[in-house]
Amino acid sequence: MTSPPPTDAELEILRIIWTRGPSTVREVHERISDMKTVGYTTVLKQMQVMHGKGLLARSDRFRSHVYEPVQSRTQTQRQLAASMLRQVFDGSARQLLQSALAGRKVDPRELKQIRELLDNYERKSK
Amino acid sequence: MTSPPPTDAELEILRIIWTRGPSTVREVHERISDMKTVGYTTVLKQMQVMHGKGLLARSDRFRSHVYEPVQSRTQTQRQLAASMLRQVFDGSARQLLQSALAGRKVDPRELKQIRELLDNYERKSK
DNA sequence: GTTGACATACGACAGATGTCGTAGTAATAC
DNA sequence: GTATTACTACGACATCTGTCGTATGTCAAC
Repeated sequence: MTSPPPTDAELEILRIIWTRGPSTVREVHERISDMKTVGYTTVLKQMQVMHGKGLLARSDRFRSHVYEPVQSRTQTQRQLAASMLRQVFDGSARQLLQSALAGRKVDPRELKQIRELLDNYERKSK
Repeated sequence: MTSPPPTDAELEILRIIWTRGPSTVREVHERISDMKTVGYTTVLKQMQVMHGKGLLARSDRFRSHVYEPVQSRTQTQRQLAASMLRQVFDGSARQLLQSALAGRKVDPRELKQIRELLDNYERKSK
């Protein structure tokens, strides 16, 4: 029932739609063009493929198709995090976090947020 | 200078070598065979490709080649965590952890370990 | 109603991935 | 030394990814 994991290029497109909301190919292409040079039809085709895979739904009620994710951003994030947890970190969330924090200066506010997250978990599991 | 990110099949092989230490193709194949059915030459070829990519080093001083990772497990973990953090979680370690913990019963001991990890970070950044 | 501008559909192609068969080479065991 | 076994090398193939060109459709404006 779940969609296949998105590829890297597909993630780039998803990220844009996550922040913009439902978007046309043109809109996505414009955003991507800010980053790198890529043909319009390349993005078009990618989004068509994503539609075929069940990653994107589309409405053709308008002149241009409007695409939006089938799964929520949160669902996709969980799916990818779970997969990486299993494949790379042997199920250890601590190791995953440690690797994510390694080698960058960490914002103290973010640490605080993480603590609050843990508080919630402990309260819930009480 | 860093190796390309390993594919899924390559990660499966890396995981085995991470736990076993330097290994021959046969040894890796045996481990994988516990999980699923796959030809010996498939694993052989995959490890040869990994060697070509710079993911595995090999010593042919013995009858059978012995393979070991070029990058340490920790390096690879950081590389992959950083990439996912950027591509999927917009740089937010909190969201990453939240997604990793979601939908599974969390061992209180693991929570404690994570807290200690945070303690270390706060002490260091004092 | 012809011309542009803008959309989609689709075929093609190079490179990577995962899978395996076959061929050849080296040690081992009679 | 010949047969068996255990390796490696390598070619082949289907599928997927990322990239694009070309064809075709449609709407608006003249």
